[in-house]
Amino acid sequence: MAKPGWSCNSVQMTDALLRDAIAKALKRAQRQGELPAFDIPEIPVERPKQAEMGDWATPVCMQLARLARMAPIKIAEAMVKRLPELSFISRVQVAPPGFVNFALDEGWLCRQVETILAEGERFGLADVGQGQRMQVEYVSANPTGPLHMGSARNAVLGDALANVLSNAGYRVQREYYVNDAGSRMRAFQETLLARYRQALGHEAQVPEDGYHGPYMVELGAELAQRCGTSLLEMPADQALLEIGRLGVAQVVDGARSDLAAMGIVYDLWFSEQTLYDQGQFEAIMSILRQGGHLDLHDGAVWFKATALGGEKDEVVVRSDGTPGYFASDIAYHYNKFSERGFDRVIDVWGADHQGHVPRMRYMMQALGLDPRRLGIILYQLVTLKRGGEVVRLSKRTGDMITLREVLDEVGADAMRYFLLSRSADSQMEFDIDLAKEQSDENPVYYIQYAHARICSILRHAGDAPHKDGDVMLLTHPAEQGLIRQMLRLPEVVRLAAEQLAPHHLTYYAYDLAAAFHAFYRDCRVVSSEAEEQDLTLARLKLVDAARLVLRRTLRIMGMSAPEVM
RNA sequence: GCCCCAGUAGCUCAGCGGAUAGAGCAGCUGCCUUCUAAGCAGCUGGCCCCAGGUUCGAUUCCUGGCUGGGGCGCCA
Repeated sequence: MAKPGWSCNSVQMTDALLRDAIAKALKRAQRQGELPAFDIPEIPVERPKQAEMGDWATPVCMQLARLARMAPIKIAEAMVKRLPELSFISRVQVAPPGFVNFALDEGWLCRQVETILAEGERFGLADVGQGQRMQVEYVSANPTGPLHMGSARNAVLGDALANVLSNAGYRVQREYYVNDAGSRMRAFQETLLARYRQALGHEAQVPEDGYHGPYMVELGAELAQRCGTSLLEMPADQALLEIGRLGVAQVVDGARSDLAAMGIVYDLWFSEQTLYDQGQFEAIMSILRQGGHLDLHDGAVWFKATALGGEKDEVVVRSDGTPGYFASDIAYHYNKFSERGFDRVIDVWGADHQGHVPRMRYMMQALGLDPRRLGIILYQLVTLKRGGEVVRLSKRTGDMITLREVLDEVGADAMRYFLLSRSADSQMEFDIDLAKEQSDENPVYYIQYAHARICSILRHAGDAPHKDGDVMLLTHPAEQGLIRQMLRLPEVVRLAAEQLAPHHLTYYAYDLAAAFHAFYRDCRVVSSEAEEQDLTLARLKLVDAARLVLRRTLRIMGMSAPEVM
């Protein structure tokens, strides 16, 4: 049984109840000999394209035609005759070539306004996760400089997904993996030490594979100011570690504040270095060694992925004795699953990491973990444009656009909506100039404007006692259309959670706003006519519920719900 | 060469094997004396990349092409 906090409301169960009813009706028809014997399949229920067709439809009779050796229409008629009474359905129709269409009952729809208000902030919860513990790890950019725009899509996807999952019945932890170990870190330390020395007037050379952007010059100067010459007096190795520690702390603080400006706050910032400091890397190596998954040749330690079906083996420890990126990730994921006990883990990576996916799956297998517990969202890279020209993104040459820079220009809400509104599988173009210029025409304002309009109506109505409103008066097509859209939220949350695809929310939010704007056009809410006072109260109640649903939707996307625009 | 993702309206993109394929932007036409015109209504715009296959039914699934992006490091 689901926990009370995640219990299904009546709203989202209509399709499930419908499936049951259809299966029951088919069985009855079989028992009474009107349909031949066959196994009842999973009943598909979908939303018809045309509004006149109703709210739900099933094409199941077409699928059954072959099994039953009957015309789909005949099957449909036999099924419909035996359909149990359903309180939320008022009309059932058979349509060629064999669809059965269902329309929701008007009165039932009206009553859902009460249901939504009663559920309050819990409206929209779906029960996919059943309380499972899930971790979402996202962004996790190397702490070698400010976050650039390449990480923005990662941030938006990961954060919205975490929101979706926690609304879908998972207990979610948000985590940022700080890559403060490894060869890139070494290059960072060397670059920073050189810039620090230069700031103090000493000769120093930034290494070839170091970070050549102006950011490191600033950071070096800042640390020179803060630490004086103290680091010059240390042995080189010690100075590198020390300046690296200070530099990473600074960079991580920057990332934390940039992400916070987008409304993203993590539960944990996990340091890669701790995997080595606390012996977890050693432990995992011995587990793999005992499992016979390691091999030693060419001076390096290899993970035998080919033994598990992989195309090639993978280096874990390089011939110079230093562990690679994969080594850390093995220890890190072992830590996630076995030590911290997450039921499922989602990693959000750019498509340039796709080669890393298969070896992570083999690693799970080697550790005796079900690979399905690790979900990897690979998103296609964003092409950044400015003034119609493609902007190159490279942290090492320093030719880059920071996340903060774009965030300050377009705002957190527009940034989130833009980057969220496409499926992770699709490449997308982000034209900075366009995002700025178009900001007034941006769909994000269309959606937020609906919320602001609602708030304006409620302000205008003052303290009218709309708690007493009679929802059964909400029979206008625009009212019913708005209620229908409001009821979709739990369904959309469930879909987004199952597919790990938060972009569905952006389309839903737009549809919901459109339904409200249409209602606003057709239905005057606050009336001064005495005989319309009851309708006014009923509509205020509807509007109040619409505000709740719109606010919930915006919040799940990580966007604000302004009361005034 | 092999692997991953995409190809749908002028542009950017939705579309859970089903009915007459959608939205935003761009273009054109109307609508503000009462709750916000950042809104509403309408028009224009499509060999769903191509060729086969599976299916009662394919934009959706499979195979093979073509085009674009990404990967195939003892980088991450």
